[in-house]
Amino acid sequence: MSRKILVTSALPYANGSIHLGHLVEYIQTDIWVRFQKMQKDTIVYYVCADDTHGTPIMLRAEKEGITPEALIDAVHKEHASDFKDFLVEFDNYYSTNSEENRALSCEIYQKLKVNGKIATKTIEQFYDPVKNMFLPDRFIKGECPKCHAKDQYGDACEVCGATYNPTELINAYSAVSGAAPVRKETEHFFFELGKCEKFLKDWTTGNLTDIPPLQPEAANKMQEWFASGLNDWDISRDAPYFGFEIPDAPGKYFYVWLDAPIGYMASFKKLCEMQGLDFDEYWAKDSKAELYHFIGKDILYFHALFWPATLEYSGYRTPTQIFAHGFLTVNGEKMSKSRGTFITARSYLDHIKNPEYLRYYYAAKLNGSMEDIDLNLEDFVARVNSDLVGKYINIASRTAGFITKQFGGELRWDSMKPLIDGALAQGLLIEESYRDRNYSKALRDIMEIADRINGEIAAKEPWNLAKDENKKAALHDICSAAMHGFYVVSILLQPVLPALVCRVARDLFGMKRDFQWDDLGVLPTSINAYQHLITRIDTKQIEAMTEANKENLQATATPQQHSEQRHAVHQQNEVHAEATEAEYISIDDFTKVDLRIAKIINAEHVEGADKLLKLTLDIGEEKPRQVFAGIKSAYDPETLKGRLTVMVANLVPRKMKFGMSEGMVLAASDEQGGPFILSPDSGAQPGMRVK
RNA sequence: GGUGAUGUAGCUCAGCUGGUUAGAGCACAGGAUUCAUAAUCCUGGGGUCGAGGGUUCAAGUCCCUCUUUCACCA
Repeated sequence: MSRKILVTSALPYANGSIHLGHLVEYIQTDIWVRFQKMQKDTIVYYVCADDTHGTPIMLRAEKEGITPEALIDAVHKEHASDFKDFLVEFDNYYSTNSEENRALSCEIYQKLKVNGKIATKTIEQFYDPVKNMFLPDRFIKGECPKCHAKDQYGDACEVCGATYNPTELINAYSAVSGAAPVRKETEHFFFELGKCEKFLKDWTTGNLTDIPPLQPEAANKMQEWFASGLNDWDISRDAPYFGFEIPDAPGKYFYVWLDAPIGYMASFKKLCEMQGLDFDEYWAKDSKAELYHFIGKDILYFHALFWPATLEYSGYRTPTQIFAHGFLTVNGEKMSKSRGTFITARSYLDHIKNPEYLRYYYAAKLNGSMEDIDLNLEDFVARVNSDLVGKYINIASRTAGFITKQFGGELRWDSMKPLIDGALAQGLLIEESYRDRNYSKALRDIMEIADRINGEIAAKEPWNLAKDENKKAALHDICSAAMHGFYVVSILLQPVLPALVCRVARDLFGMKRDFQWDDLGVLPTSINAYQHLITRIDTKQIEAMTEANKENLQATATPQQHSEQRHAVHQQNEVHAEATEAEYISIDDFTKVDLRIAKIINAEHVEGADKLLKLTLDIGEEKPRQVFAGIKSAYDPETLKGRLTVMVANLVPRKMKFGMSEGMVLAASDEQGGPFILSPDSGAQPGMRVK
């Protein structure tokens, strides 16, 4: 009986282009799927879809003067071609805005309701009286209640890092219309996650299954979430909303995150219709098929809590395993538009052309954990050129010529068994690494084989053997052995480099199909003439690519960008980190900092603190401020009393172990020494503004 | 601030349940070679394994404190 496997990648949001960060996941998944498809008696389907619903899509379509359907249709085409060109081979790439998804979402919701997992609550939300719509947190802006920075989002302040409810914003306004939002009551539906706690604890800890469904780090994370308590999950939104209307609840729509993962099922359902497969065999409660979800670590909460609970209480099977991966950094930092490292899939293809370089590099970095991986562009060039061109392809390039010219393309084997045994043993070792998604280990081991073959060639010196008619047999042997090595390495690399290896299989080894894993147990008997397969990356291509992406920024710098919300695959779409990267700040930024002359009216040691002094500062206010300053190492409290210095007066008060600190005293320091506090020139008075 | 992870040669990374002088690839230096759209082979230099304590006959590997970077939570 064969294994049946269904694999998914997270659904990219239909609001933006695919970039190199997204591709980590799709390439990781695709490699795994291709590896599984090479195994005999294994049936594998890989499905995905665009995640198409929600307020951001609705508003963006409106802004562009098109219907949401037209928008998501255009984005779907773009995404599909990006994936295709990166050799990410879905069995179906669908859309969450499909009839299959509507039907499944409604059905699942109704089952959850029957199972007593849906509650109705009246909540108060901000409402845009001009647009006549409720506003998600991200669409409300205003002044931060803590640090009074202007134009902050409704959920968190990017200046001081505070988080709060939108209701706490000062002078809040709608990012859609600019109108002052009003608070309005509305009825929402909630999925009562708290009622699923026991099941979820059992499930996440692996008590219900043979294989733990989560990676160890992910399981740890679960413990944190359980410890802090499971909140009910708000699954409805009010009209106008682009999504599915909830049955028997006119004007209420499913929150996009409810129907997004159901999109996995819907995409597969569509595939079933197209290929005559049995949907229930994969999704029914008693399914024997395996179900794997590849996701980014940012959406673990949805996939490890909401999703299994949704499935469990609507009568479906739960996932076999969830594979979370880390984020992508470029040159060790978050992707950045100003550095030109926020690179879209298309831009990569335009400049570097060959998607398999990136596939190889990602594979060389991926290890199956949730750690972030770094795309170091210099390393990328060095690694790809050296491994793929210098080691792997070079094997064929340096020996195939002898076989064709001197031996009519025929390979020759004295003893076949050791070669086959060796290949199968390598296969077993590397199989395990692929299975565990430890591609970096797989590639290390594969490249070791390539190194060994190159060493053997050097030792036998075929170019010298070729000069001596009496050594023809030896020449034939070493070149055949090298070609066999190339054959083995090619098979092992096929999941990572499908297009390149496809040409190797067909053009060089004359096969009528791609390799299967079992081909390791077979010896090729002849080859066709070697044709050049791959060229090196030129560093100039990389430079051109980063330059082009920098220019991109200028063109699109101003609007948009901010309407994004946390989403299915939103990983590192957080472009707002940009603000901190700018080399210059505006005068407005500076004036946000309220610096005041302060008179130190008291200074004392703090019991139990090794670095802090407690200062009492007069800045002309009724009550003096209490500030803890980390200057104990350099100052005796007694010498500070009566001195004038400078403090930040509008810093968020922070509760410290020893009490509230209501500001911050400025001091200079580096590795050489310090801290040294500042002193104003004579004449300055407590409370004067420093500007 | 809390929690979890992370910090190993210039770069990218391996180092399993603690055990001989800490490894690989790339880069670098020297040599060899010329079959290969400068590719290959050999040799070598280079690390106080983030810092400081501790446990142990023995710690990169365990414990504590601090610190870097990242994420999540509040």
